[in-house]
Amino acid sequence: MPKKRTAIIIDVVPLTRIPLSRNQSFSYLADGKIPPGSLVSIPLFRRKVEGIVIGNRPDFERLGSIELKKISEIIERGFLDQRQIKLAKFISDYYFSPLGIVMKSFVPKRVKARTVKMSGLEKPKSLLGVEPRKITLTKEQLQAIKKIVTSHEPRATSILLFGPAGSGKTEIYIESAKKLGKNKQVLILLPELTLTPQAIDRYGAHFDRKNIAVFHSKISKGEFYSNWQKIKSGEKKIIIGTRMAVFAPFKNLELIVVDEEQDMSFKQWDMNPRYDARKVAEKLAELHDAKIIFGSATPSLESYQKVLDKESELVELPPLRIPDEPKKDYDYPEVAIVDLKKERWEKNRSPISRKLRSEIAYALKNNLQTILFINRQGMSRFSICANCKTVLRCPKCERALIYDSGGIYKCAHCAYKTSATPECSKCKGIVFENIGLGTQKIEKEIADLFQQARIARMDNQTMRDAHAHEKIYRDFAEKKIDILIGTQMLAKGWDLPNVALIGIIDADNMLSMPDFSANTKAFQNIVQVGGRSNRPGAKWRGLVIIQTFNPQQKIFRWAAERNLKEFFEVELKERQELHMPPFGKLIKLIFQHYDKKKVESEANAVFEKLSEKNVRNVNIAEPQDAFLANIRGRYRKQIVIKTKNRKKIPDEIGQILRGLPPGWIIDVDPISIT
DNA sequence: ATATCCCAGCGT
DNA sequence: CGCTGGGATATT
Repeated sequence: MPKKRTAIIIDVVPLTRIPLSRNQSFSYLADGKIPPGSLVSIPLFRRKVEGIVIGNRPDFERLGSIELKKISEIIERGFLDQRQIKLAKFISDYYFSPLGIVMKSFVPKRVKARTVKMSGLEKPKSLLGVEPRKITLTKEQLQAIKKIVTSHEPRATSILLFGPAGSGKTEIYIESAKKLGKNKQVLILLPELTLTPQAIDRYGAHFDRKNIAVFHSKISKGEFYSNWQKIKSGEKKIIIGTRMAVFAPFKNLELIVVDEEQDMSFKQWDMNPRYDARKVAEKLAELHDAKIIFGSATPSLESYQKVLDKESELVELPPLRIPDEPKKDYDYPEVAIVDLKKERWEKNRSPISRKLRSEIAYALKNNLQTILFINRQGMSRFSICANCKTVLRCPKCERALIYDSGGIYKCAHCAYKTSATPECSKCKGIVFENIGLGTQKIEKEIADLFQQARIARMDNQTMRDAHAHEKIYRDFAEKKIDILIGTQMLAKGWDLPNVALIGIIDADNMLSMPDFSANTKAFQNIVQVGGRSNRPGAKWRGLVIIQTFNPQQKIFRWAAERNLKEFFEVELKERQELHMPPFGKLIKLIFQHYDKKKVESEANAVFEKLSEKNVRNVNIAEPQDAFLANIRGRYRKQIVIKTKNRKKIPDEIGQILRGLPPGWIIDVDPISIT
C-alpha cells in the first residue's frame, strides 16, 4: 500500500548516551514541521526518551523501504535555540562527548508549573563587609572600561584583565555591564558556588535584584527552572553562576565575565561532558557576538599566551590607592621568605618558624587577623609503621591514610576509617609515625602556642555543611576569629578586610605534585593567598611569610614580587620545549574495570592501535596506572596523547577516539596527567 | 537507559 | 532440563 508522502522527516538527538562511532541523531516522522530546538518525546528501541529536534526534511528524500517511527509527543516547541544547538555540537566535537549527553546539560529538570518559592535574592540576607559603596573610578579603571566597551569589531573581543587583588576588577565588570545595551544580558562566571553570595551582594548594589539570576547546581529545582525561563525570556539581565551557567538559555548576551579566570574549577574533569567553561564561554561569546573578559590577579598560562598570540587584548590594572594618601609602599604586602633549614639548625622543630610566630603574636596584640595556608588537610600527609616503615594505606583504594584523632586513620578519598587500633599490613606493628603537615596539625600547634587566640579551620572536612563557608566568612569579617587556618579554598576571591599577616606554612609541598602544571599552580596559589592581605588604604602594611626548605627557588622570589612576566617567560619556554599546553594539546584516556587483566589488555590494545598509525607530531605515552589506580575496586589505566598542534587533532586519531569501546573516558585538555 | 538475548553455572 | 545472574548489545 503506497504511503502518502506528505509527512516530514524530523531529525532528533535523543537525550541519552549514543556511542560516538554512531550517528548522533535519528530520523522520525511527523505530520508537519517541528522547529529545531523543540523538546520532543520519541520511541527509541522499545523505550521512550526525550530528544531535541535538530532538523526537518521533506519525506520524499526517504528511500522507499525504510520504515520510520513517529514522534510520540511534542513537549515544547523551540525549547532550545539555534545557538544552543550550535554550542552543543561544538562541545560534543571538541570534547568527544556524545551529543545527547551534551544536550542534556542544556535541558533543566522540569517541574510542574506552580508558584516557585521565594529565592534568596528577593529577601536579601546581606553579608557583612559589603556596603553599597558608590564607585569613583580611577583613571586606569576608566581607561580599561573604555577599551572594553568601545571596541566594535565584528568578531567577539576577548580581553584579559590583569590586576592584583583589590585593584577594582569587579567595579570594571559592573561599569562595563552598565554601559552595554539596556536590554542585553551579562554572564558572570565564578569558579565556585561559595563565591556567589558575595557576588550577589556586590552586583545587587548596582542592579535591580529582580534582574539578577543565580545559576548553579545547588539551588532548588523549582528556582532553577524559574530562573531558566526568565533568562530565556530576557527578564533576567545579570546571570551569576558556576561553570554550568554556560548552558543557560541566553536571549541576547552582550558580555561574559570569567572571574578568577585561572581557576581550574572551570574544567569539569569528573564526568561527561568534560568541558572547560572558559573554552565554551569563548564559543558562546562568538555565537552571541558578545565580549568576553577574563579577569585574574594571576592569569592562566593559556590566557597569557593568547595575549602574546594577539588573540586577546591585555588590560592591566595597578592596585587601587586612596587618592590623598599615595603610600606606594603599601600597595603590595611585604613578602618574607623564611629558610626552614636554618630553623632546624637552630633547634626549632616546630612547623611554625620563629619569625612567623613572633608576627602572629604581633598581629594578635594589635587586634589584626592572620591567615595560615597549608596545602593539605588532616594531621599529616601520610603515616608509616614505626617498625618496618611501611606506609599505612587504605585497603580499598590503596591511597595513604591520614591520621584523624583517637588512633583512627581515615582515607581522604573514600569513606574508609580504621579502628582505634590499626595494624601494619606487613609486620602487624601497632605504632605509627605521622609524616608531613596538615591543617589539623597546624591548628593544634597554633592552639598550643597561642592559647588565648580564637582559631578556625577551613578545609574539606570542616566545610562539609552548606552554610559553613558563609559562617566562617561572617565570623572572620566580624573579627570573631583571630587566626584562620586552611587549604587553598581560602585563597579564593573573598574580600577579607582586616588581614595583616599571611603565613604559607609548607611552600615546598605546593611544588611536590609531579604534574606539568605544578609550578604554575604553586605560583598562582602563593600570589593568590598573598593577595588576601592586600587592602588599599590600610593603616598597616600587609606581610606574607613563605616558609620553605629551598629559599633559593626562583619561583618563590617571583611569586613574592608578583613577577608574572618573568615567571611566565621561563615557564612558557619550558612548556614550548616539551610541547605542553598551551603549545601542544593533551588528551587523557582512561579505562576502568573490576578485572585488572581486562584493563591491561584493553589499554594495550588501544595503545597499539593509536601507535601503529604513526601519526606525525603526535606522541602517545604507554599505558600507565592512573593517578587513582584503584577506585572502589575498579582498576584504572591511562594513555596520554600529546599533539604538537594545539588547534587540531589529526583525523586518524580523532577516528580512533570516536571508535573507542564503552568504558573509556576521554578527557580533552585535562587539568592533570598524573 | 533499558529491554532483551545469550550463556555459564548451578540445582533438581 | 529449567532457572538465575551477568554481560554484551542495539537503538530511526
